[in-house]
Amino acid sequence: MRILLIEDDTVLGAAVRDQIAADGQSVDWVTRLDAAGDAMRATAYDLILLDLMLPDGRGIGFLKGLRARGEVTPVIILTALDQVSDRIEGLNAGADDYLVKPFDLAELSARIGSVARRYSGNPNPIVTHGPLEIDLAARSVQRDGRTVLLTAREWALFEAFLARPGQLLSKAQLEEKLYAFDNEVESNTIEVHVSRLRKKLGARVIETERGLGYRLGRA
Amino acid sequence: MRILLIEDDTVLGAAVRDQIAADGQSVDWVTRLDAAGDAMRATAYDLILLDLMLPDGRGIGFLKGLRARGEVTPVIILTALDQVSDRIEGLNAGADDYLVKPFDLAELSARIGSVARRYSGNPNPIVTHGPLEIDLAARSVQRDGRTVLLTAREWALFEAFLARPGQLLSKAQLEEKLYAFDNEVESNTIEVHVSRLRKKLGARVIETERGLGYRLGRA
DNA sequence: CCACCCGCGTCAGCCTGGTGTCAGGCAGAC
DNA sequence: GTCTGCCTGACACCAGGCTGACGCGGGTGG
Repeated sequence: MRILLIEDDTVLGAAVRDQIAADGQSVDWVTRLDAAGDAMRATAYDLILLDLMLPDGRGIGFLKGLRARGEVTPVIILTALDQVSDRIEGLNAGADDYLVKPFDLAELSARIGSVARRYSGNPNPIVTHGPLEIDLAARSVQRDGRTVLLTAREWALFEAFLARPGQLLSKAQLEEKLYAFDNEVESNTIEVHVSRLRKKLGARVIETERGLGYRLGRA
Repeated sequence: MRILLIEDDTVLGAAVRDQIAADGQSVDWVTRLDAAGDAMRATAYDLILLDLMLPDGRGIGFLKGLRARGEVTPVIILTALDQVSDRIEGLNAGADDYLVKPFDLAELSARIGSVARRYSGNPNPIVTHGPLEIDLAARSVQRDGRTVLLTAREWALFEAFLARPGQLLSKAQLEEKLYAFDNEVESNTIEVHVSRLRKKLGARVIETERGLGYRLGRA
């Protein structure tokens, strides 16, 4: 996903850029509206992060201009706390979301994910479960906006839970699901994989029902 | 649908509660944030109605805390007309909607319906028995809407009663059901488990028939 | 062809919570 | 009252679950 960051504060800008990069997205960072215009002519962005106070004009006008030209690229506004009217005006002008400075970078990731999902061409269906966002088709899981890499076994196990959310699954059922007929297994493998899944996805994702089995926890 | 109402104004709170009840939903009403936290730990709510000014803190912080923990339960904020910045901050903190006081109760119903519709899934068949809602497939029991956790033995016992509602079951029969053949038991185990079940599900669920046994009480 | 890494199954030791047992108290039957 | 059966708080034990560690094996890169 290509993101255009328009922000003149160098400290904040760098932080945002690094955060997005860490999330595995690519960012172009400009500090002026005219540079933003140039960048947009050169590249089709999937998302724009827009500061409202910039050296060469107010972001609101820029946003209005975009929308007037029929540009639908989602825009998230970055504003200072006291600019209440700006935020309202921003939403009216066609922004998709806003973040109040100072904001948590994890929250930024989440918003980006959420806005992007709403607009991406034909998105894979995403299942969200608490802090997790699961793309079944792509076999990928995000936790707090960060991609978590699951191994084959871990994914198979997780999938079994997702297929029946909230339902109790015995270890026997799970083994059956993971080891079709052939190579049986005779140890606490399931326990171990559950443990590894919890480590990656968070302890609360899978609940233990003593003597009965496991279940996907409530979101 | 289970709704948690967090509102310290007793007049408004009662009105909202009655309105929701009239819509056929169930409500838990608390007046403080710490009580809200307790309630949420005990029950999985489908929707939260949150007042922003409360005796033990501001609702915004509470909401932010929820979202930070990855809690996705939809939240509708209730605010006074003049607290514009609160509303914005609320949406920013992850609220799904807001209502300005004083609001029309019919509008409240409408908003609840709309938010609920967005989040509804497809649940398992539920057996209700008095204040209890039993999801046999998921092995879960709700009492007055609160999820009750049963241990393996407790569930087995309860299941025995559910299989023959209203029928008298002697302790011998129950023991047989709980301890297949092997490891017999020679104390008042059944009595103890019945006692534990009553504690969790309510005293009236299981009736004692002196000298004969137990039976599932009338709803 | 070797060196390395990574996924996975196995094991062992620790820890937790469910369970059986008991004792003292309560309540119903007569 | 007395007797009997039931209730329930307390407690200790241990099956069951958790998890760090290890080694095998297959895959990858040099």
